[in-house]
Amino acid sequence: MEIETATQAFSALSQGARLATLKMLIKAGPRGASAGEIAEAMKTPPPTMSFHLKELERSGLVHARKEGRRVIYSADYGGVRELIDFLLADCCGGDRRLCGPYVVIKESA
Amino acid sequence: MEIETATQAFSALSQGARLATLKMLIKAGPRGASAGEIAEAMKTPPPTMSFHLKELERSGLVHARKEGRRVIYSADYGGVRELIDFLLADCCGGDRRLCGPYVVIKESA
DNA sequence: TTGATTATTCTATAATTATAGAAGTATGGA
DNA sequence: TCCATACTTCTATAATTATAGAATAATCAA
Repeated sequence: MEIETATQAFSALSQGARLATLKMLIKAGPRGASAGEIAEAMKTPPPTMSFHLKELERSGLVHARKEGRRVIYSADYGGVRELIDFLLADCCGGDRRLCGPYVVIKESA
Repeated sequence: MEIETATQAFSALSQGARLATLKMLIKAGPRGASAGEIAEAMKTPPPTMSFHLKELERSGLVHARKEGRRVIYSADYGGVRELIDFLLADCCGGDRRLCGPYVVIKESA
């Protein structure tokens, strides 16, 4: 993962509403939630939430799909995992003081 | 980890110079590096670097100690690990789609 | 003590990000 | 075709963050 991609993702998570949104969407699973549901859950006006959702999407952490007249957002598991991988591998370089409690099982290619 | 602590840490990592600094300090190990060495390595003027280092320290990702007239910064392994834990546990809730490739070995209490 | 070194704080300015009302764009139903 | 719904984009403003020179503080060495 490029360092610029990583900073962009961290930037997306540096805001309470966005971090809470990602958490909510991970809990929601692949079914996701509509922009309106999210805005209501976050007690945030639609235009503000739309801004935040776009930020999360731009960072590759969530995915948007259109269903009728609503836009359904769901967590982008690949993107989130890439970020975790970046922290554990690229950034921390597999340092045992950091990765010690985690065992990385390489998936068969 | 409080959500506010997490957003603060993500904010610290949302800036290229700071993310690169943390990476450098993790590589450097417990010996760390002085503010001047870091500023030079990052090709950043001392006041700007000082600002960034303070930000990293405030977020609990690095630690500062004074040695003579220089200030030595080193990675705060505990802080970094807490952030990784937050992503894997608090945020992702141990979701297998995210944590799948990692096995968390609980340390004996 | 004087001067050089190392780093931080002060300050001002530039740049970016957040907020949310108003306006605009689909979509679906009566 | 109209109207309501569901969002997004436009726009303006507020708030925060980044940058770096100038000034200041602390340490060491001659």
